[in-house]
Amino acid sequence: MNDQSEQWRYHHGDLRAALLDAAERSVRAHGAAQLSLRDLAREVGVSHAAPRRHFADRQELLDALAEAGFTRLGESIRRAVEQTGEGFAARTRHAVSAFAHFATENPALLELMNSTKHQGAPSTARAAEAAFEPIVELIREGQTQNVLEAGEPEELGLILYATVNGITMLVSTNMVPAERLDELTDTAVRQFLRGAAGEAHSQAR
Amino acid sequence: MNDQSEQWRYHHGDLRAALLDAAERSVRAHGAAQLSLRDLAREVGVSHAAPRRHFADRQELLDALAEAGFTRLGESIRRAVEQTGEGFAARTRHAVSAFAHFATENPALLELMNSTKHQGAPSTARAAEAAFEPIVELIREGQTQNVLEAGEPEELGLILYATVNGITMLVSTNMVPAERLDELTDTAVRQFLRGAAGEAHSQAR
DNA sequence: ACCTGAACACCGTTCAAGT
DNA sequence: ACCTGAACACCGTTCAAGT
Repeated sequence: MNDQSEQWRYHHGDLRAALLDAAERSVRAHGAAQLSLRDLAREVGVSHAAPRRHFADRQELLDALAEAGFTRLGESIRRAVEQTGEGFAARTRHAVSAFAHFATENPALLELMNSTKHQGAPSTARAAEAAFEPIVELIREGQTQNVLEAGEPEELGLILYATVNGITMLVSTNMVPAERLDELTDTAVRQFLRGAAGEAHSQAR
Repeated sequence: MNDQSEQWRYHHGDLRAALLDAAERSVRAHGAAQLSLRDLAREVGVSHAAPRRHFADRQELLDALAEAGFTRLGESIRRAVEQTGEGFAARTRHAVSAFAHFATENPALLELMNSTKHQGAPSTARAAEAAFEPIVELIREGQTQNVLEAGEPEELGLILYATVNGITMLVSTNMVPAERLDELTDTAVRQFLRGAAGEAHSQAR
């Protein structure tokens, strides 16, 4: 009993966090499809029925994992925007780069986040919205500076988000080698800024 | 024995096709994660070990399904391009629309096609390449007409492909309502054509 | 060549019972 | 409140055996 104390302290009162931690490693290593609740329980040192107290079923755990993923993604994007002060184009490039590298460094997690299944999980949907927020704010900034055309900032934000997400998928599915990630996102951002340019800039050409 | 003859005729010598057919319906209805080989065997009227003759394991069947999906997607895009003769912008809009609607009408299939797992399946990768071909040809056409800037057509094609794929994912994950699909792809195409415009057009503005 | 039936080692989920 | 252990109804995969 004494030599198990470390394991006990780890999940005592925090089995939920311990399970999420083990689940994240499992998803990273083998993908969400291979994740086994019984495996996680074993790894954490608890009976196979214990997770039930914290997650009603397998999907609920996957939803929680996706939610955490969106939260981290949003933080990563927000950090990138805040730490860049050299003008709108550079801020956009850094935000996109943060997104793209987070996605390609966590391909299985992003597959889970992009999965159809967590449609019904409201907290996951909220986390996804929150991750998207810094991008909308960035677009708004570009519109204020008249670098981007006027209009609904959400629309432009969605297109930028979709483009970057799509590019990372090309890499994660091996349709494109990882070495081309930066080249593709740079071209995409450059064209986005041109295609959505405000009057002042598109006339200055 | 006689009243089973229809079922027999259906898969006799073509169990593979019968399984793929049932699998496609199952994926469409419940997603690839829920697909069960034993279920398919039951539905087709064969023992649970019979599929083994045609698919080494579950993943091989999913790979074949993804491959068929890419083939149909490519055909759909190619048809859209060929049936439109009213200039490059319209051809691009139609190709993108065909892609977007195929994707949102078959969300579970696209999730499978975008899955990390079929990385190792060469025939699936070839089918994905083939589906991408009509888009590259379209870009080449735009460059020839100097509507698009010169350069590697594959690069522009990948960005367009990624953007549309990403937009359909926003819809399939319910981040955006399906009613906004056309609005988003139209805006995306318009901005793509502006952002990747050749000299002749960008100066004419 | 193609399929069957039993067997193996797993699953997720449920639930009475323990502390 | 939180966890256990047995039980249930499934899986995918393997393999000897049948035709």
